[in-house]
Amino acid sequence: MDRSDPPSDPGGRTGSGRQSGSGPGRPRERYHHGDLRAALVGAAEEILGEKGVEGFTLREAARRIGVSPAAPAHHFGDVAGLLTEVAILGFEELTRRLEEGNRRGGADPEARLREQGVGYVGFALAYPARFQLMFRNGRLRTEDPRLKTAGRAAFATLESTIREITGLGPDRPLDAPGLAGVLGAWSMVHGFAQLALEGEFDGLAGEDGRDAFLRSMLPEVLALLSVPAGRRDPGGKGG
Amino acid sequence: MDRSDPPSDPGGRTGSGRQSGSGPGRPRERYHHGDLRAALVGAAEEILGEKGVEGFTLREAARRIGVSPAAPAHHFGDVAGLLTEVAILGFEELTRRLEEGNRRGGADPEARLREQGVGYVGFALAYPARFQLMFRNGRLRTEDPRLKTAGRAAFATLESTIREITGLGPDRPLDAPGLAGVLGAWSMVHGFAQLALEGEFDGLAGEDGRDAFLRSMLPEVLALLSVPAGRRDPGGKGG
DNA sequence: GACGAAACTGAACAGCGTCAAGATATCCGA
DNA sequence: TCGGATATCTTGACGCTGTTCAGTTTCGTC
Repeated sequence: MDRSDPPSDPGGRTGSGRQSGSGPGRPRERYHHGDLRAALVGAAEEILGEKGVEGFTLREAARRIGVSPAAPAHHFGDVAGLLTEVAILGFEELTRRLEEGNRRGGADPEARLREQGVGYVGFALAYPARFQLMFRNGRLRTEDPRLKTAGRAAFATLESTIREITGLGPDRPLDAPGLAGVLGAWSMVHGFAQLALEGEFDGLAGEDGRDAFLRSMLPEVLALLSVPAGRRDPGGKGG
Repeated sequence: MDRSDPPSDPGGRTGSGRQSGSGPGRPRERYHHGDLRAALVGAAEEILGEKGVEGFTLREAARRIGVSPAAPAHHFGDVAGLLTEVAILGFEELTRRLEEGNRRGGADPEARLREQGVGYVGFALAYPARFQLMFRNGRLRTEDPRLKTAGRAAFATLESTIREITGLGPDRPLDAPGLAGVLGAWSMVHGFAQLALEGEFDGLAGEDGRDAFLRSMLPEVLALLSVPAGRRDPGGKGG
């Protein structure tokens, strides 16, 4: 049902305008696609959404755009190159959601941290395969500088909030408690997202459906994380 | 360099004893392997250890034992069948480590929970690919009853400790706080393990090496998890 | 309008998982 | 001790995959 159009071209081919690709999925009309790079990324995201990370193939991405299986190599080198591009976009979206959570959290840094957690898991549930891809380094070019930058940006959003909570300034290097705070918060939300996406919580959900269960459970889980506050409140709890 | 022996058999073939396979890696000498099933599992674990989950192929497993690529099908059906077997053994080992941590923790249930976390991450670091395989349901037969049982056993170990901490009996159904406790603890250790294995913490490690960093960081991270204790100690901390 | 560069094709290759049919060993009853 | 039933493994093939390479088509620019 996907093979809608045979390669024959019934008089199309305008040849003047640059109305090249109007979204992935439509077979090609011209020899030069016009924006194959973007179209491939779109097709990849589409396939990931339908079939998951394991189900993605480079050839199918090319097929959906109506392009030869060798075409992607010119833009991405190999399959890892294309997937890395998708992962970069994913990290950018993730960072956006974290910052959004940061705003939602208001003045209290601990509330901001929790809302970042909601943003993190929200992203994972909204784009499951993309999220899993982002942390499946076996299929990515981990040395890609853009990927590194995008990943670090997400990390930095979390880190700055931890710095506020622990009373560490924005400049001093992360000390052990600060590091533990970042790693702990990250681990918790990441593990929650990962386990949820793999269906490990499925047996526990009630009648309201999986997503309702997860969204109701998440705040309770996040509440278990207690990053010790720095000495803004003299005489506060010490340990 | 693996094709050490051509199919010709220079007078071997004892024919009486059952000294079949002495570990994976040695090419086959007889038409019937003797214990192909176990040998395949061994080879699979070997390959997983060397090349990770993405690098595993069924044909290579067969090749290492000196058996045709179609042979595994008779014992496991398909590749997911073999990997499921490996995952089952992984869950059993994981459960063992959790119970071991439980013993290490002594009388205090919170200490037992922490030690289970150490066991969980310890298993992941000891068998990285096996651990990742166990939670990569795209490559497993998730409906396999033995896999389900093995997974539930690990979960149950964690759950019983949470029941103790929250003061819930061993029989009553998990209430919301208990559920949050299980999910939170699981999420945290799982996320930590997963992120560590994917190398996401690599930039943060000091000079002592990755493993030393992780093992020193883990207790600090686990300390951030505070599952509210049930009312065993009247007047105790409320939150 | 010609020409260099960029984009894309077509055919090929080795490797993959899996299937059907045939070969071989083991088991078990006569 | 033999012989057939049965479990085990092989052979050969299929369609799929990612990738390479030589060739074709188009674009951009003189």
